[in-house]
Amino acid sequence: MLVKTFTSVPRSTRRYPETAVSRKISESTVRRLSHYLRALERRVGDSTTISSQQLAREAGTTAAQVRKDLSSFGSFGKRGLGYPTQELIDRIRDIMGLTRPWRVALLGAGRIGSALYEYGDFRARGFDIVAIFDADSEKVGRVWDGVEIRDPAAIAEVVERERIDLAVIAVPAEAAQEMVDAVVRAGVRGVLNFAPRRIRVPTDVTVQDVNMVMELEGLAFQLTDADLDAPQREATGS
Amino acid sequence: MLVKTFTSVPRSTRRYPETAVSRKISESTVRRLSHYLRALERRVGDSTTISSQQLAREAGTTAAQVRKDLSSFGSFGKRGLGYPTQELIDRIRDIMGLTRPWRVALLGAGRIGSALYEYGDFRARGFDIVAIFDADSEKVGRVWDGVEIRDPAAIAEVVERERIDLAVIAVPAEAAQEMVDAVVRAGVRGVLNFAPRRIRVPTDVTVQDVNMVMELEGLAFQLTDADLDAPQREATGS
DNA sequence: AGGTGTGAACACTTTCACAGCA
DNA sequence: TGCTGTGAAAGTGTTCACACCT
Repeated sequence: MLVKTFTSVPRSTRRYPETAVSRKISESTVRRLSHYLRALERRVGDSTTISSQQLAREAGTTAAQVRKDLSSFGSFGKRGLGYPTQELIDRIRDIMGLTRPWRVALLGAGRIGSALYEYGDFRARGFDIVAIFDADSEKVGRVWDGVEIRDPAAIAEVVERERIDLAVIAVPAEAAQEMVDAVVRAGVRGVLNFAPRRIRVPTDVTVQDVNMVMELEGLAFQLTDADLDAPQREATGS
Repeated sequence: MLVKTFTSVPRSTRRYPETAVSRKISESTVRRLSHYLRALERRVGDSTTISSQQLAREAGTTAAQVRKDLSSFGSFGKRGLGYPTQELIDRIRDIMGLTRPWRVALLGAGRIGSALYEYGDFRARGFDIVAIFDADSEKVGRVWDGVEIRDPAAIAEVVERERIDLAVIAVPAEAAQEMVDAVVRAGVRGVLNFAPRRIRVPTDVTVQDVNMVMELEGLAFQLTDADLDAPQREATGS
């Protein structure tokens, strides 16, 4: 059992009272775990172990950081050798809850929605879009690759029947809050929000925002008045 | 003139030697500035001033945070009243470099690329996609809304001619590094990367990653073993 | 009152450096 | 020797609390 603590802006916090392994995994660690996982998967087979040094290079961080991150959920690296690759993969998948597929509902079958739906990587990584909703009656009833687009009025029923875990919000900003309210009422506790609006949810629901304009603005800021020097840097965000 | 300091993972850092107002603006502050800007724009006209309290509520943070953020670039709020709305908008736009349009090249005219291109919000917010590249010879030569899809071989020439500031990478992971190398060689110093790969760039180039699978994995992590309690929370990420 | 600006306290996160195991 | 695991130090970001203006 693990403690999951997210910090910064308005982020989540959890406490696990009395449990065997009680530790903290910060949000930044979780993001890095995703990177580690992808780096490890790319090199599985190449070698049976991997050192913090190598993993750091492939994931874009430092060796000390890798060790700290991995030690936060109990250590099993072998001194002098490194970490057993496959075991590490399994362990990370386990920690992150990626050992079972997640059932996802897509809200909004417009440009972003359809791009997301066609973007095969979700499925490949265990996130199955098994329901689609759109308020446009022109679209309702169409079938995308076996999944019928439904009217948002059916959210309660479909979310329950399809045992939806997560919702992806790809509707216009004005409709986002309303759609989130509906899926949350229906029991969804994780939301990936593409609408450029902060969304309010009860404390037991997690919202993850993806805001592409904000990322571009971050770049604009960086490049503005960017004179002279510029020390270490490699990749930002993600 | 402002100091721009980005921390955490591998992030950028800048120093401005001798300037009038020499301060630091952290990455988290910049992200919040984007939120403030949107919140302010939504309510311009409603009222000539806005308090840190109100702005915090609309942007999803705390009043103290808002005051700290705004004070980091010189203060001009009026005690007892709040901040002058329009002036604050102008000031933030100025700080972030949003007073002029940014010229963007899109690399990859596939699913994600086309969704991004059609996604009007970029243009509306001052990011104009004025060049498109794709390695698929089937696509090269087609014209999207006035912009011709070019072969990546033309990157050097087009980036210079079109005075491209930023590149959006929407190609498959394997091709990402190569495309980034090409635009960086051509002079681009800001990259928004949608490919699920860490990209290496020289220290004077900024990369911002958008990785949707990673966001979903963050949700999966949050929801796994999410028992019992769950204190304050509202929105995550972004 | 109402609300800003800000040092000081607090809370994290990252980096260092080194003991200790294979 | 090589590399992990981890306290301790350094560095950042957030929250508090209050002086001070209008």
